[in-house]
Amino acid sequence: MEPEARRDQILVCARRIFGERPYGAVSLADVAREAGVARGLVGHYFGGKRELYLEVVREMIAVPDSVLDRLPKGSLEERVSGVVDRFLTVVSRHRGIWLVTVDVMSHGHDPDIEAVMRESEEVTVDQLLRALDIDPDAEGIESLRAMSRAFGSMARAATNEWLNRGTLTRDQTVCLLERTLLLIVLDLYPACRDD
Amino acid sequence: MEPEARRDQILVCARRIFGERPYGAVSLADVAREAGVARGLVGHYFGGKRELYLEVVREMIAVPDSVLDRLPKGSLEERVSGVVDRFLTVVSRHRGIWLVTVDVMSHGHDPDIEAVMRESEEVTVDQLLRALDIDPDAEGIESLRAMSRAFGSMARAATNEWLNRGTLTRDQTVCLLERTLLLIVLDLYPACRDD
DNA sequence: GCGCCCTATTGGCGCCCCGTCAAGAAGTCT
DNA sequence: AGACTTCTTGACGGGGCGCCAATAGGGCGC
Repeated sequence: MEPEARRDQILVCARRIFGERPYGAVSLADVAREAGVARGLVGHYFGGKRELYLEVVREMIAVPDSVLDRLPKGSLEERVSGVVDRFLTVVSRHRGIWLVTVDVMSHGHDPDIEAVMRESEEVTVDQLLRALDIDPDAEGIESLRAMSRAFGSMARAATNEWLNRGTLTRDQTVCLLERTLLLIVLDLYPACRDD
Repeated sequence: MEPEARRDQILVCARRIFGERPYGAVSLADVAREAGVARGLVGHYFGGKRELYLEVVREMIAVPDSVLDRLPKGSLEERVSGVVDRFLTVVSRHRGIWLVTVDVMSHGHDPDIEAVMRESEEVTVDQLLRALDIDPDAEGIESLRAMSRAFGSMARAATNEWLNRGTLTRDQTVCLLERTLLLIVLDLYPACRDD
């Protein structure tokens, strides 16, 4: 079998298993058995359990570009509404993935995990700013980016409340996210620029 | 040495070590050596590595009641302002602790960890509702609690931006949290009650 | 067609770590 | 003092990970 295909095959199995139980409860033997290969082969392709896990995480937290496709280009309010709606639709379609995303926050001070999360966070913020048509080099943009990251954290938590706990309806989630995002962009961000 | 003191001694060492590096990189031998006892004794007092960790987490995420003490009892705006300010003050004073709190989110689908986090989350929401003088049995309170949990997530992220990354000033953090909390309590919560 | 080489693949070795446990030390009560 | 309880220790067995030498298997030159 071609190396590429084998690598993918192992990765697919690893993603499923890491999604089912916590890191410590997963053994490379499990992944190898599932993929129908020897234990050592996993090490050959990925280097170790840790690296395999990083690869899985990297794949899971990647936000598909489809979140940005064909977004309405009207007023800021319409763009905010569009991006929130699109976000929730995409997430609910891949709900399994985002479950894990939240879990992944873990792993203590692990610098590698943190780096992967940071990187994905930056990409997400970039996408958000582009969707809202905000100049990424404007003055005080760092504050807006920081607030957007905090907003992202809230968006994940709210989505969790909606999809996994059923404590919010979709409409309530939409409303919470839209209003908060508007608050940040229209009120808080301009205030920051005046500092 | 008295059992109580010994237990505390081990717990103190465990807290320090678990705070320095991720769960997987901590061995009971480390903790035992640090505490000057045999490895088996840790198991005797706590049952196992996992239980020891849970105990550490439980202690770390406990929000001191002082967050609620002597809060202003004026208008809703004043109470919101008071609770946000108090929150940030307390957190900045114990910054080491909350660092870990964020990290701890991890550990995949671990049900025990999740239970501990959930419990602490509920306590925090209870404190918040009491501080804002909101009837905990009012209609639609579950939606408010859900939004408060999402807000809590944002509060942690924003505090992280302020204290650990320096991307927000304290004033900006205060502003973000106050306005968002007001939005939830004044606008979104009443809208939920009309469902 | 045959042998060669390079790469994928395997299974075992050594190490570390955890949970358990029986034995020893220390303190207390009668 | 003796016995009982509790604290404490060090060792045993099991399991998982990283490493590595040995094997297989397919493409390439001859």
